[in-house]
Amino acid sequence: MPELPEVEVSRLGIEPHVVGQRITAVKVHHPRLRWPIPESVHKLKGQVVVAIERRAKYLLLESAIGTLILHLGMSGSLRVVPVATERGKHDHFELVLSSEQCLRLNDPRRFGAVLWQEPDESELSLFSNLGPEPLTDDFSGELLYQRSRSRKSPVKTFIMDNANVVGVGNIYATEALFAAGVDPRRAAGRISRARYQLLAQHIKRVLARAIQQGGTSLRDFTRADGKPGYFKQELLVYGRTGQPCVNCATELKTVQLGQRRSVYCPDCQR
DNA sequence: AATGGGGCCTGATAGC
DNA sequence: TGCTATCAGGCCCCAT
Repeated sequence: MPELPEVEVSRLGIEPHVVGQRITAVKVHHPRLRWPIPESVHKLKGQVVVAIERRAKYLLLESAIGTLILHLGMSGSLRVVPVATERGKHDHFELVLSSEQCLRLNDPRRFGAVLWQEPDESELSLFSNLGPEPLTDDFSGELLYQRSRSRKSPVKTFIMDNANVVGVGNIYATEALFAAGVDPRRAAGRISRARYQLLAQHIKRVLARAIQQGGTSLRDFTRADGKPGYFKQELLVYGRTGQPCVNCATELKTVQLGQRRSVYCPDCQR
């Protein structure tokens, strides 16, 4: 589910309910996510959440004594609900707040993660190889151009690699490549500077627009209040194999790149 | 160093 | 209706 926009929408959704609250209980219902949930997360009990940040697709709940790290994997979502609310089938982790509400992590496939970082701990290895945030000035077409020289993998695989730019998953990579008119199969190293500038621009635009629309809800994703995001209605190619291109009416095709399927217009994307 | 594939999981859907 | 196969938004790790 969650690519950068969905994670950011989650952050914005839970922030007003969680920041400033004291954690009155930490409940681990199913400790086996992508990695086992460490015992150290219980340190949060009694602490106040001072901020919620996002780095790539990780959410960082900061307290005076350390940071709780959340990742939503493929199927995770966060809800803020009254403590009395009955637990859902895949609610694996929760923080009970002094407001009598609680923050619950639901994740059917359990590809997500809950981790802990001490304040003085050196950066987690998870974060050490992350590229720039796409919505900041650290990310640019020039950077993509520089990093891609002599790379043979397809440009779609290249922009989905977190070392080059974070947060761009299958949906938004597919959409941005279409918007920029770039064939997803092309070797990353054989694309011009000008086209990377266009591509970077569209990556930024698509992500920002998706955040504005509350993210893309395919199956699992809902916002903190349980409502779906509306960006799905603006997807121009993702999930539309066999349908006509919105620009030229050519039939959209699918190709497998890496382990991911990619929809593209054979006419508009070159 | 770069690249490709496997694996972690459950659930929805398609096809028989 | 019920079975099986296929696919799904992420990302680490290993072999080549």
